Amino acid sequence: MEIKPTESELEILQIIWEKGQCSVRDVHDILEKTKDAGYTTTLKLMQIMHDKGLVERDTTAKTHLYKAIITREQAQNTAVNKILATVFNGSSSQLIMQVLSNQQSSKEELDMIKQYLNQLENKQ
Amino acid sequence: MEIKPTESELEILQIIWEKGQCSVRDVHDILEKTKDAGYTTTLKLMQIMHDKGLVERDTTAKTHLYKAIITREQAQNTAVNKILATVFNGSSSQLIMQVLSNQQSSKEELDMIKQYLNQLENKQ
DNA sequence: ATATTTGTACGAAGAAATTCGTAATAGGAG
DNA sequence: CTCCTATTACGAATTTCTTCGTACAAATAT
Repeated sequence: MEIKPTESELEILQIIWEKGQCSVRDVHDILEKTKDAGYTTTLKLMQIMHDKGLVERDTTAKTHLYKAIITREQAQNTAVNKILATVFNGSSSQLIMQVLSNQQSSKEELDMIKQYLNQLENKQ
Repeated sequence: MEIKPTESELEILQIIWEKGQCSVRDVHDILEKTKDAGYTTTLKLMQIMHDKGLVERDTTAKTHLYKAIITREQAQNTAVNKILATVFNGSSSQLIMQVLSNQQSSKEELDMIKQYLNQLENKQ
């Protein structure tokens, strides 16, 4: 079974992950800040996401509440694998160095990563 | 100006980057190994990519030769930024750790990354 | 020189994703 | 109870991406 949220679906999932549980209104209010779309567009998208099994919803009250079914980790995994395959030729170290060179990370972040690397090496 | 190759366009770019310069036939022969699509489909895609300015071509000979205009680095950049925004909430260290945990990298790769990290820390 | 193969051009069908308008309904305010 | 607003449902238009068939031109083989 494939999990492949579209671009817009990911924007919405992002918000749902953040808040844990959302009405369409919640999502739309946040979405509107960065994007220009009507309320029913957001509604429709979330209904489609429900049909696809990306989210579940509680329809007890008039205002339905949506929760994510797929986890952020799953989506991250899919996304990483995709770009590894399509633009990084499968090389994860290249991907990592790209990220490091492009975003300037704080010393703390770099240390955290180094620590993680050491852990990995010890395991081997 | 936005550079945003589609999924199929990236598959083709991947091949062109690899070989430097390609005829439609070159690309299609490689594509065919992993994908099931007709020759004219590949042709059309490459023509569209030309219209979009993703590739340039030499039409001197009957068989046209295509070269990439956008670099692999640009595409990598765009791709990384996109997933940082859509699934990693902007956290590049999280992205890196995801990659590290999912692919098992060789000791050599890990060392290379560590070295790179040290370089970065020294620069700061 | 003619037939065959190999290539480009391009319109259009098909599929997937996005957007929106309209209708129906539920719940709250007066 | 009646009106107003917020919400869902849903069909349909639009847009973008993908796929392919057909026509025609160039090169090659017989």
